[in-house]
Amino acid sequence: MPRSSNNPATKAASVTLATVAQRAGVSPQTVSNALNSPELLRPETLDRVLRTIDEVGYRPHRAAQTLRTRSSKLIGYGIRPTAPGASAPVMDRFLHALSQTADEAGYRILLFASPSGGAGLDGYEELLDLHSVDGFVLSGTERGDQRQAWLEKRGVPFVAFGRMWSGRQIGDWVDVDGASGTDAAVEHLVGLGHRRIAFLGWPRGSGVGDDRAEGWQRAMRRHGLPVRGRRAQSVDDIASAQAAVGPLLDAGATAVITASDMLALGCYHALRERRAVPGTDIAVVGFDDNPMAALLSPGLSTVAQPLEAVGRECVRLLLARMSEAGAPPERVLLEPSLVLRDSTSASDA
Amino acid sequence: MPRSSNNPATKAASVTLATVAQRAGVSPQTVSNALNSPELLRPETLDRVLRTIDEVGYRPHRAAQTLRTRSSKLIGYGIRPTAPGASAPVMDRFLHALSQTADEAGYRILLFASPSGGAGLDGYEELLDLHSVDGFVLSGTERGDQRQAWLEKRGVPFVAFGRMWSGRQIGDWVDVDGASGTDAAVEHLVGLGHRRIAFLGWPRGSGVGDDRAEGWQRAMRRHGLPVRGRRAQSVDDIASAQAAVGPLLDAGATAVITASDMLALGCYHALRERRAVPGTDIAVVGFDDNPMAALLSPGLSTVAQPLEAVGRECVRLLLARMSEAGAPPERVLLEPSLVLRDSTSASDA
DNA sequence: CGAGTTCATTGGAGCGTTCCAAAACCATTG
DNA sequence: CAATGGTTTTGGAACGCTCCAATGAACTCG
Repeated sequence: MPRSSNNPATKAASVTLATVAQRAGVSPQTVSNALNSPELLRPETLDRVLRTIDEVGYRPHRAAQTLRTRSSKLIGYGIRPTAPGASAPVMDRFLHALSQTADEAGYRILLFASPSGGAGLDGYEELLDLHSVDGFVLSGTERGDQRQAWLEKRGVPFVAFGRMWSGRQIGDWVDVDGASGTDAAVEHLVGLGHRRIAFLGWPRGSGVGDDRAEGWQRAMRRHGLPVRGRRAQSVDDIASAQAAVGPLLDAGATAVITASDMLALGCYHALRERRAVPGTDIAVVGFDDNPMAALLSPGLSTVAQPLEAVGRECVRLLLARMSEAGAPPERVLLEPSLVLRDSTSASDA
Repeated sequence: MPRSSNNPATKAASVTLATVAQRAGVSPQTVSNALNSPELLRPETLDRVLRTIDEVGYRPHRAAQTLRTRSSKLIGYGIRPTAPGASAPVMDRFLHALSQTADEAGYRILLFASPSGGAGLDGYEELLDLHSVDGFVLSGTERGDQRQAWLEKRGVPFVAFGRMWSGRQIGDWVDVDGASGTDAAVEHLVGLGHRRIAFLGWPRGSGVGDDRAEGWQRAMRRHGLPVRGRRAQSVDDIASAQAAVGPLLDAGATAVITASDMLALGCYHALRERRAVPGTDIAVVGFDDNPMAALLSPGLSTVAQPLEAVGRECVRLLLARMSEAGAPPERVLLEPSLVLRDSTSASDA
């Protein structure tokens, strides 16, 4: 039976429960039940009511529902100015995935502008009071992030994209296992015969960056490969990466794994500068699968985050938390995937 | 006088108008007036009520306001998967600016996932019915976009980031004058002494791409410079751009203006391939100011869109439209700015 | 000094929904 | 056939706010 009609027929000023009720010859309450507790109605009545709903194109008015039930079916998300190191394409895809999954579960994402600094808790409070959002999704968690503790204290459901990098673990989160990504990159390179595999990371101290370094290190150790002199760091900037990777190349590295595609691009430049070809002479692996990575030549092999899955899991955990506040926290660590392109292919030329 | 308190004092279960009214010794209606029509109150009363509001940390409940006033103070925005050609960083910054300006005007952005295809009008209808959004912001307008006509027909206020590229002009829009950007790029290059200035664009037919080409062409004509044989096209992909720019270089171009930073990156590769240095040997100008542009070496000169201003104007036009539905449509074309980096500096080495 | 006028404040209703408790219906049964 | 118990339906109130019309207070003027 068709539940959503395409010809909203008369669709006059406003179709309310009462409209439907009258037309179907039942009470407004019954119409409400037809939608919220269909098992209460006699099948025959249910059918008639649903048909009428369809005919007149009735849609429940969310504001009224919110007022009555104290639940807005809204999820708050504080959008921050793109932080250095956090790539816009990643956030963009995440937000789309999040919005999509939320939609499918009958929820919507309500944006608010959040200052870049960790602070800006006011925004969260305001959304809570004014719009009675049912929960929040955080992203870009940092060391010393105060948001989780603040939300927990108020008993507000939330889920973070990004684990807690410091202090006591609070609440649910979904994250991508960066260490596993760089580990896999090492594995792949070792399989190709590389032994002198270097890592170009961000300055120590950022949770995300250290995690990615960690995977490289453990995989190297596992294979009995030395890491000393094979690691360098740079801010997320091409020129600076280009400079930082120099010593690694001088030390004879045959492959470089980086903490971001930007850093990888810096390696490309350094290689070109030395008349070397990425992929053919030196293998390079980036991180994040920036759209640019596919477009480079040779294409940049990189570690891709499963952002659709992250979005999906965020919604799933949040819904679970909202339905059972006391449940033990759930933490999901998703596997990134290694996208292989020409920057890691042993040239056959 | 402090209007927003930081210590919400008792902030019990829920603070309503009635709570405040009782505590201030006035009627609920008076409290409402204090916020919505303060000029109706005696200054003395107003003061007392506002103070009480502050003390108890009262915040009006939006759902109740929405229900009563039929205005949600919500602006809908259909977020699409990043389209090819449209850069994620651009959309990201735009969305942030939009959200911020909306916040300041007391509005919020409500996201919904919209399919990439032009269709997906259902999403708009649903947001309208369910959440009674007050208006929409569109972005990524294309040739033959149906959204504007659809919204106009229903009398729903909207504003588009992106002009109408085909058909009758409908509604308000804000856009960036791409032609003016490439025109300015030509001007700058001519000032540096360049005469053989080429353009690498996208395949004809996309509104945005053709617009950017147009500016180059008209500036060239204005300076009496030939355009024949100085134009090539490529999809937004580095390798393909690299190939497409070849003939232009062969034909002796000393500078290349491109429709996007990706295409410019393709030029960089082509130049490296020929042992030429961007900036020193051949000038390159990109478009969009992708974060990557600043990080390249040499830094890529590029045309930057004033996204904060776009966001601000979108909100301004939308608010105007909402307050006066019948006003003549307003269309704002903003000037992009040329960001100069080393890819256009006559080398002094 | 009472009637008219303006200004400030209030009471009641209603927005569309769901909660709660009570009512109607229907078939069994003692 | 009245009483019982279960299923299905209903009426009224309430969520928090703002609209509207009406009241009360203060002030002006013949």
